[in-house]
Amino acid sequence: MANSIDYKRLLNPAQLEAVMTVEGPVLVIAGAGSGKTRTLIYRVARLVETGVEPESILLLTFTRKAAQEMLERASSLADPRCRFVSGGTFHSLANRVLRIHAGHLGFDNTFTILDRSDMEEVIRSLVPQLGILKGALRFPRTSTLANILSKAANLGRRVDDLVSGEYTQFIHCVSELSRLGELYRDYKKTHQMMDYDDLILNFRRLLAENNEVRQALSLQYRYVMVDEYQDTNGIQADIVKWLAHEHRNIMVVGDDSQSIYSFRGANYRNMFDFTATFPEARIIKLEENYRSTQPILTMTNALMEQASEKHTKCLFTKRKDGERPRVVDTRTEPEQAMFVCRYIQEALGRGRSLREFAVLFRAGYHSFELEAELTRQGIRYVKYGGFRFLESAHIKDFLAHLRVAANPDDTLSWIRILRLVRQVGQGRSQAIVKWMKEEGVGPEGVGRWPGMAGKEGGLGKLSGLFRSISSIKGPPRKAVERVMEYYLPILKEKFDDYPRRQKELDQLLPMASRYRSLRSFLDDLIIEPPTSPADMDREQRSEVLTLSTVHSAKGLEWPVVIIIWVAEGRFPIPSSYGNPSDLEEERRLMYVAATRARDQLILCYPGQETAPPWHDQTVARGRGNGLSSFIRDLPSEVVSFESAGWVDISSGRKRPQVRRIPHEIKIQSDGIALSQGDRVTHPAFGPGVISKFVGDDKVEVLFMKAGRKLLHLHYTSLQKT
DNA sequence: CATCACGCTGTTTTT
DNA sequence: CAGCGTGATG
Repeated sequence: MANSIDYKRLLNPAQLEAVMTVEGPVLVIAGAGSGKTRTLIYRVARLVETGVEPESILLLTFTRKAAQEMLERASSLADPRCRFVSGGTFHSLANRVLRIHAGHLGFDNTFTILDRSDMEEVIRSLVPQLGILKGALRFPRTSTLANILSKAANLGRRVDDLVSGEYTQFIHCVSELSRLGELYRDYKKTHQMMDYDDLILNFRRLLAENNEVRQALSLQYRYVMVDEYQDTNGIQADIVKWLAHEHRNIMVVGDDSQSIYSFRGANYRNMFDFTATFPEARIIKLEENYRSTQPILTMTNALMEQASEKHTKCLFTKRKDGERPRVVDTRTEPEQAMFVCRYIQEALGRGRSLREFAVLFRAGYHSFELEAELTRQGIRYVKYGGFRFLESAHIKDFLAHLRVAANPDDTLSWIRILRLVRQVGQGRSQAIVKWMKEEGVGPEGVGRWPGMAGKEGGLGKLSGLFRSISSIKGPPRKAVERVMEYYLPILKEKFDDYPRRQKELDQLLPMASRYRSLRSFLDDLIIEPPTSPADMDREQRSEVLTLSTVHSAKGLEWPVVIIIWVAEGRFPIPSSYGNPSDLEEERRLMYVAATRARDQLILCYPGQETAPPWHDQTVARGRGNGLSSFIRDLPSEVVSFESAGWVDISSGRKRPQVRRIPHEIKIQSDGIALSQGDRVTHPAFGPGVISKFVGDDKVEVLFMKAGRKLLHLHYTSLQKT
């Protein structure tokens, strides 16, 4: 077995150096496509080969999937023992450690983890205590509040400090925001709760304050590797420092030009601070790119040339030939969608396969228009990013039952499941929770609540559910089945599009089967979300186009990448939306997107899409078409500029005028009446049924084929069938 | 009290 | 598009 791997043949000199340097601190600056993953894989293999126990190697990555895939590849390429290497995210490691040692910090080991929506729920419940006057200046919405508190935590800054520096639009309510921060902190403490940020913060505290724990961990993990280091924040950098404190066997790998997570406190300067913490660190640069053609790299290099803060490297490749990236003005958004579809169809006609394409964009909703067109043309796609599987209402409802079973003190989940019972809403759910706490009634006893005595028993059924669950010990599978039986009727009542949601819930069952306890199942669901239905689709069905946010496309690559941009004009943009460091990050985002492409890169934007009247025009011109402003500044040797919106490239014919985005449509009555229950057809989404009316001119339609509900469709876009 | 329809408003990205 | 508040109705 020994020395069966010919590293010299498999790796270039820089990669080889990274792989062979197994002792001491190492900083690897790895440009996009420079074989970073490959290097990590072979380094794991090398460590195992030299006799290091796989269990004493720790690989920290950005997602669980990334770690799994790397270790999987290491096992099959090199040594099967690589499968036993410990891998995961900072959050999962923190959770594992805190579940054992939380006592040192004054927590129970049974603490509850709050995911993002739980966090928002707590905040929502606390805001009334701030006593904000109605009609006062606008107060941030809940999700913004969560963003602010979370960012303050991640940066280790005070809320007031952060708000006066970066959220100047809310400067008028600084004191309320600070107060909210305190209330939130206290609430979590009394209810034994930790949010994502607390996991990290408490982990750091544990390492810093408790020598025993730190030494035990250092002993357990003798070799530590951290991927995507440019996306770690200061707290995580401290954790890395502590983990390596005893043995200093630490390798961090990252690319300062790909730092796109500053919204959660990430700072690419961590990469350079690493050498301050570990002065003896060896620095290795991977600059040869094995992914893209030279014209693509020439563009990305030129893009980064514009950056105000210079980055560390310049990529090159041996793949000299290839097309210049194309920058295409598609004029309007609908035409952009058509352009993308036509481009793909033509390539398919030339023998390309759908899975060779990805369409990338800034935010989840940017692809709506394109999704409609893809559906209309029957092009299959899966979408990454944007919505989260676990955050959809039905999954949250379902899991809330399990969470109560695991921890009857989980008030948030209690309120959620109580409100699903008929005749129980905000008032009664609060009352029931209060009553249970005061009377010391357990979950099985909810049905005895006197407030609804005499009525036939929704609460009684809930009691029954918990009675049947409480007798179950061990694996969560049975409990999941019981909850399914209980929840299914509620699901059908609550959601018109229940078949789709039921299908998603059904996927929880096989997942649950893999766990030994309900607690670990729930923890994993929150901290390391399982592959979403979209991921599964992607893996199972090969012939499918990928749509993805740039953030979710990290680390992936495709032969052809199409980047689309839409006018941001649908939303008013506050004055804060344009600070220089945001712009710098937008450029890096563009860089990440562009470097996903192997052979071809197409950037399109709707050049004539203008902002609606209420929109700040200056912002709109500079940023309205988003990343395109960086691209427009590139020299034409580097990119080819084209216009492709209104001329049909294949035939040269003029296209008919295309409808613009909804706020500009003139409504014309066509004399056909639509009513609830009518069968209709939409050009993009196919046949459906009108489920209700929303306003004078819009209806909510349930589309059978697409298996999803679309709200607020303009009735003129529907045809009665 | 619960539920529903309506109108207003709005940065985004994720562990 | 969705979350939130509001006011009417059951």
